[in-house]
Amino acid sequence: MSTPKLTPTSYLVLGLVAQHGPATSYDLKQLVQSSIGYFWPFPHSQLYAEPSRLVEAGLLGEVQEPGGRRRRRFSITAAGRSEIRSWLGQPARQPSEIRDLGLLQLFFGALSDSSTVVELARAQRDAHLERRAGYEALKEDVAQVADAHALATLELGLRFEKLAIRFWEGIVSKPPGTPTPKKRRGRDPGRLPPR
Amino acid sequence: MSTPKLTPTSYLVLGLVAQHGPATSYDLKQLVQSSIGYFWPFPHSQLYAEPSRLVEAGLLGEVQEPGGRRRRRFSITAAGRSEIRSWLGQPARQPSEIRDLGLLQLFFGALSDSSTVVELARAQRDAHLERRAGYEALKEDVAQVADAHALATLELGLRFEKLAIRFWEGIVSKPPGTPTPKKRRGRDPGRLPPR
DNA sequence: GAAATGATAGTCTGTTTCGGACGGTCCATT
DNA sequence: AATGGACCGTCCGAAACAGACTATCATTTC
Repeated sequence: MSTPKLTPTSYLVLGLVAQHGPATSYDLKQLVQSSIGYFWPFPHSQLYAEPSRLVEAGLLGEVQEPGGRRRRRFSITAAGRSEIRSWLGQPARQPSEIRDLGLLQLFFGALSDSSTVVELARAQRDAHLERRAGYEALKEDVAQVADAHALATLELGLRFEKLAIRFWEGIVSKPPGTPTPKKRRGRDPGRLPPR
Repeated sequence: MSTPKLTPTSYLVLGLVAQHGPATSYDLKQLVQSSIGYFWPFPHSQLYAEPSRLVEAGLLGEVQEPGGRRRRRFSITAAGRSEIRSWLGQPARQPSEIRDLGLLQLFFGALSDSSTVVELARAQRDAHLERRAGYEALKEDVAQVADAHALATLELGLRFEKLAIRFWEGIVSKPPGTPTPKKRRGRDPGRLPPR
């Protein structure tokens, strides 16, 4: 029962089982894939490994079916429910992480030329457009079914995509390093941008 | 010279060395901490381990000082420069990841009561307010020094923080599960919200 | 009703990542 | 030259990770 520090994955599993009711690892995998997994990917191998640890810790119960696939179905225990509620009562301190390869590429934009950066920006913009469309479809689909909190997280995702689209669009139209077009009254006598 | 698949960390190191000039792992650590590391934390142990691999692959050169701390100073090779430029020319496909514990907690909001969710939202809002302030200070500080691309990434971070602040503020004022106050023309004769 | 097929479900393993403990080195002060 | 604190680097156990692999089940085909 001495709980050996729980990870985000632990709380994910605990929470899903608490919320959804008894579930197999495969169920968890499905649940994750269609919700939080959009922002924060949890590899399925973890969703098979983690419940074992939680059973060990007394936070989940386990019933294995005797034949066939020998599925293990996990359910929350009183200790488990108490653990997750306690966690929910202590707002996380860690700052958000945004892991975005495109952003990393932009960061090094000075190493390539401005046309490459524009190409990157277009590609990113398009990718985020697609993603936004996906989220919007999802939102329509599940608006009736999913619970309000899941919808709220989706809403953040959606807003992020919109932000990203605007951001990259901005890069397309004015790549970093381009001189800021100050509002000017007079005429600029044909000075070309450097580089 | 057969390049064994490079990771984001590889490109980070490659890019930093290419951009900044010859650098020790400690330098890299500092550079990361004051820029991209705000969104995407790279543990310092990686910044010591990764350059060795890149030297192995012929993408970095290495000069170790003989005495004292025996610092190893890494510099980009022609192959390294070519590698990173080629990477920059191929816009990343992977979608952004947003890893946010607060968001995970919100996702499970249904497991606690609405006052706990509001508490969470306030805490998150405040955390993001702090972060925004930090970014804004940073922006002022380095606007002259840093290159335009680094500034652009900072700008995205800043916009994200603003988004997050608005989002969590919204949760505070209307926690998920609260009935939507539809815009209505007529007068509602004193019906109280359910719950 | 056996075989083939494809979707479903779970296990396993070799790497890599991660966080942080630990131990040196250097510098300023006394 | 001793002390203390900042600077710098290595190391290690634990966890995360990707993905190959195996097994089960449902459906179609002959």
